[in-house]
Amino acid sequence: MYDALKQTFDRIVPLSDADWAFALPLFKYVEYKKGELILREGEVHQHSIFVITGALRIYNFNGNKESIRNIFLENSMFNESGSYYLKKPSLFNIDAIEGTKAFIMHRNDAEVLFSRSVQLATLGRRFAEYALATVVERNNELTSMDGKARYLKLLKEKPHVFQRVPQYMIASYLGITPEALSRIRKEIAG
Amino acid sequence: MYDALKQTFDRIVPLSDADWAFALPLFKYVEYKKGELILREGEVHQHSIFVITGALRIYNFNGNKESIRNIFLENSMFNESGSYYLKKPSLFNIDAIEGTKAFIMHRNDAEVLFSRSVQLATLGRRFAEYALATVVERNNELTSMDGKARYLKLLKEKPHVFQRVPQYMIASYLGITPEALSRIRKEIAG
DNA sequence: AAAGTCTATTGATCTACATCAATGACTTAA
DNA sequence: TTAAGTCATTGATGTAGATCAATAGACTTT
Repeated sequence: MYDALKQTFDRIVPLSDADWAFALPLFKYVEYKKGELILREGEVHQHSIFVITGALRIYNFNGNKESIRNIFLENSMFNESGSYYLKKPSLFNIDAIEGTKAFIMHRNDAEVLFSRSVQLATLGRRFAEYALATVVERNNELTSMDGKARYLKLLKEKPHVFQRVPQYMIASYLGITPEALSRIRKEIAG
Repeated sequence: MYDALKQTFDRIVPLSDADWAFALPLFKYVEYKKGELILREGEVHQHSIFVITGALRIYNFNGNKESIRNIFLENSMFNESGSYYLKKPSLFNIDAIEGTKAFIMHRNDAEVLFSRSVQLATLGRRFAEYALATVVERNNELTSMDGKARYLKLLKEKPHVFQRVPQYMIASYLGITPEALSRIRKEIAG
């Protein structure tokens, strides 16, 4: 049950058996139904989420339109950083695109965990560093590439997403409307 | 000489005298002339930079136009995250908007430092977490607010930047052209 | 003070993409 | 089998902001 979690973590920082024995009980196994709301805008996000199987998304509303900031499939770990780390009200909602199995860890437990050893502290640091690098890159894409280029990049780098997620959500993730994405696809196809 | 650095760090995680004694020699004092290039696109960024006084910017080119991603004034610590943490070629340039005094620390020294104690590891983690939260918020601004709203937010939250940085750089930071910013200002002024 | 270089402003035009509206294909419910 | 949703597509139109071009003030350099 913990295999995927262990593999993902060990790829970042190998942990001792003692550290693992300490860490595992701090995770709570949860299941989310398709469409289930996990975090509501305005709440403080208290848990990091590790997706075992399924798909979650984080999004907010521009006016009455959903704007999807990110999509997380299996073996990814995330939280609403601004809220989770700074204890501020969340700017985003999180819900389940598919039925999802996950481990979650409360922020307080994570702090205890990351204070236990240098290895564990480094694990926590690596997570934040990796997430930071990822967000900066995505930021750069959104500001320096047009819709078509962003679509092609996603198609190249994460083609599997297209099998799992409806097109209007992909459009939203790309920062364009479903109509615009449809036209981009038409243009490329022929 | 180390006062500003110590104060900034202690605000995040208080360190023991022993940890400070270990940390301080790892910083190197440097000065940058106005306009001096500190990191060139394509290089791997090897140092975190703590700005003592002055102003640095990180930017890249869209076509032949500079696009400023961030501006760092005194008492801020940063690096080109994607390059520094993942050892990839930098997508950005860094240079000095003003004559600048700074401490820099090589990535390898930072790794040694953050492996020395749980306190120091936590300091490293907090830096990444804080930077992450900041980048996500900025990302949200750039995608959910229009130019005028972004201008007003900057004016409200960092008015001092307007005393230090020319308007065309602020426009670039806001993700719009100098012409567009000029029109926004005219509209607001009445 | 003259000359050259930046910077901000203003006007005219252009464009990627949004918005609004209609249609057809698929899916689910009764 | 029909009815009611979803979802992707296509067309017509609107708009924030880009681009191009010109001007004028402010700073340097000599």
